[in-house]
Amino acid sequence: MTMQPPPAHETPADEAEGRAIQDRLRGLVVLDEPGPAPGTGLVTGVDVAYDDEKDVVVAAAVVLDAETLETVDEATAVGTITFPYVPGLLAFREIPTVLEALESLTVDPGLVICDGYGLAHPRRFGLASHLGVLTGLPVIGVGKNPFTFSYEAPGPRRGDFSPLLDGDEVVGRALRTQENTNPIFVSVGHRIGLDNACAHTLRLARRFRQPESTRRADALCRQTLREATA
DNA sequence: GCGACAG
DNA sequence: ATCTTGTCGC
Repeated sequence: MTMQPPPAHETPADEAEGRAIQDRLRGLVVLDEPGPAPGTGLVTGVDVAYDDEKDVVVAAAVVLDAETLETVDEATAVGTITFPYVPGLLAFREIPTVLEALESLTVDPGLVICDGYGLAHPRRFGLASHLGVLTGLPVIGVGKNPFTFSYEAPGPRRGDFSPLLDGDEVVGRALRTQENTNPIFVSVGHRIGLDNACAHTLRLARRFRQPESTRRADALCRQTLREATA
């Protein structure tokens, strides 16, 4: 068996090229691995903050022990905005700086959890899938709203879930992480199954709606943006 | 043609 | 995403 080196990131010249790149890379997504067992190893939250006025983008990666949820490493990267926000093309805006942050870590990231979606995407190749293909790491996507997809409200208890649907096709899950709180939306990115992706997400969201990994990465990139922009 | 649209 | 601290309410 031959392992192909991961493709390098390319910034498209326009939206049409961006969609073409996604259609091409989509074939490299691996969906038949169960992924790391929940509660073991390391999990890395990734998030990005912007200052559109100054064209600055900051990415943060925070590594947690999956069992204790203690932070074991963190890194940030400051870059320049190279692509506008276009629904469906979010990855091109975030990935260059996110890759830099991940490469600055001193440990293997393990399972990566990012804002946004993986399979739940108009071309089935959202940020989480894209990041997975470029790094070779298992990645899951966790979003705060259903994007263009539909769902029925999951049951009221923590851990209840319902399918996230594009027509008849299941592209992810609406997962309730806290009672009396809106669900979050989990989809598979690369090298992990949906059951495991939800199990990891639930463990990481013991106390709040969003996974602890995302909350820490969010706080870190925001703080770094304030400092970089001041 | 119009509106909706992850972050 | 971002403007933005404490505050109202379940």
